[in-house]
Amino acid sequence: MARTAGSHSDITGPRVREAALRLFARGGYAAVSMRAIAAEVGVQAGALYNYTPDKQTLLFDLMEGHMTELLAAGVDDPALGAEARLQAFVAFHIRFHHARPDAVFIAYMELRNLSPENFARVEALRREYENGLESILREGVEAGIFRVADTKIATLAIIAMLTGVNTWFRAGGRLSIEEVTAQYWDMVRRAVS
Amino acid sequence: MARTAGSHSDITGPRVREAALRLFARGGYAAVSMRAIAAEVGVQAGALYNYTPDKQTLLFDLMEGHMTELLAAGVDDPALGAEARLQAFVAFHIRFHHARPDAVFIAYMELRNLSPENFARVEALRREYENGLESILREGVEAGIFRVADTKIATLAIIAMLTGVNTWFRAGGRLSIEEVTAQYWDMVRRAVS
DNA sequence: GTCTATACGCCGATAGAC
DNA sequence: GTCTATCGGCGTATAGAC
Repeated sequence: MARTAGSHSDITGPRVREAALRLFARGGYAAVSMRAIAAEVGVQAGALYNYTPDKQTLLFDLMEGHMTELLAAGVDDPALGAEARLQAFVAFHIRFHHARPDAVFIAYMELRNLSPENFARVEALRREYENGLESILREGVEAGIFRVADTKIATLAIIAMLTGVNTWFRAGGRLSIEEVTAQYWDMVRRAVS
Repeated sequence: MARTAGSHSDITGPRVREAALRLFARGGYAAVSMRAIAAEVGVQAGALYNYTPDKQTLLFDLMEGHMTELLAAGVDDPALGAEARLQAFVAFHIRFHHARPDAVFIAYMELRNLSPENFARVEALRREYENGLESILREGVEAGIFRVADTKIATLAIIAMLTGVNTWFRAGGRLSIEEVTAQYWDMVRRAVS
């Protein structure tokens, strides 16, 4: 397809999102200017508005994209037993979040900078993800494999615990991500058994 | 003690910190202006500088004050057994954090807005708090009461799980904070037993 | 699609009167 | 201790040339 000279829409768009993701994660949405994002990409500030109508939409697109990816990448197999499903969930959650620390950070820290409408849409996606875990716990309880007083609370407790890995784990430290995953699985398994 | 007319140092100072705490928690440090804080207090922006040398120090004082309170309020009694100490820690952590959601929110979300020196000081206080929990877990492991592969990881996992209560718990909901505490204690106890 | 230039406003912080 | 006034700078977003 013919293109006007100087046209880079197909490559600049992703680069804008990557730069915004990195800078928002490092400095926070409110503290990062459109000029700073443009400088990171290597264009002038005005050019960004070819790729997003405004800064708010740029933030929302990053968060919605992250949550959509998270839901699409889910590994749950209802044909397995509840314990195997739970173990797969723990491993998946840690691995997925470990692979994209910037997006995870933004998804948790910048919720308050979303407009009410955008906040509601992101929250709906988060609830959908939580429901996936809760259905596993509920199946385990019904099968008599798990003992959990309240599956909703256990869901939130487990997700908070697992996501917390991102706040302290650094590659090259005392433990590998696989060892950490094994230990978290051990704690989760015992907490619901 | 005689005072100049218009002098309100003893009352305005706390009100500045309260307003900053509330506004930082709601909108984020970077998005809240000194003018907005002044308006909340009912003074002009310039008057704030009688109570803090700059905005950064105001943030630091809030975070350091919160962490110092947290450490001073600790209820640990080494004379008790490890399980009783752990149960007391869980109840204390949930109660203390539940009582000051704004300070907790700021302490977690605004770390990146601290200068490197201030960040190091707040982090040292946080590590001190974590060490309190880890010593409980270590005693329990040595006494053969707890079974934990790595006390440092278990410490971080438990704190993340407990602090997570603040992100979803709302008074007047389905469960009271006491019922929630009982369920978290049940999960923590089993995770380390 | 990107550039330069700019409109318009708020930012943190300070000076000096009262 | 608080006020008013102000400095110099940076914020988002847009207009119009190329």
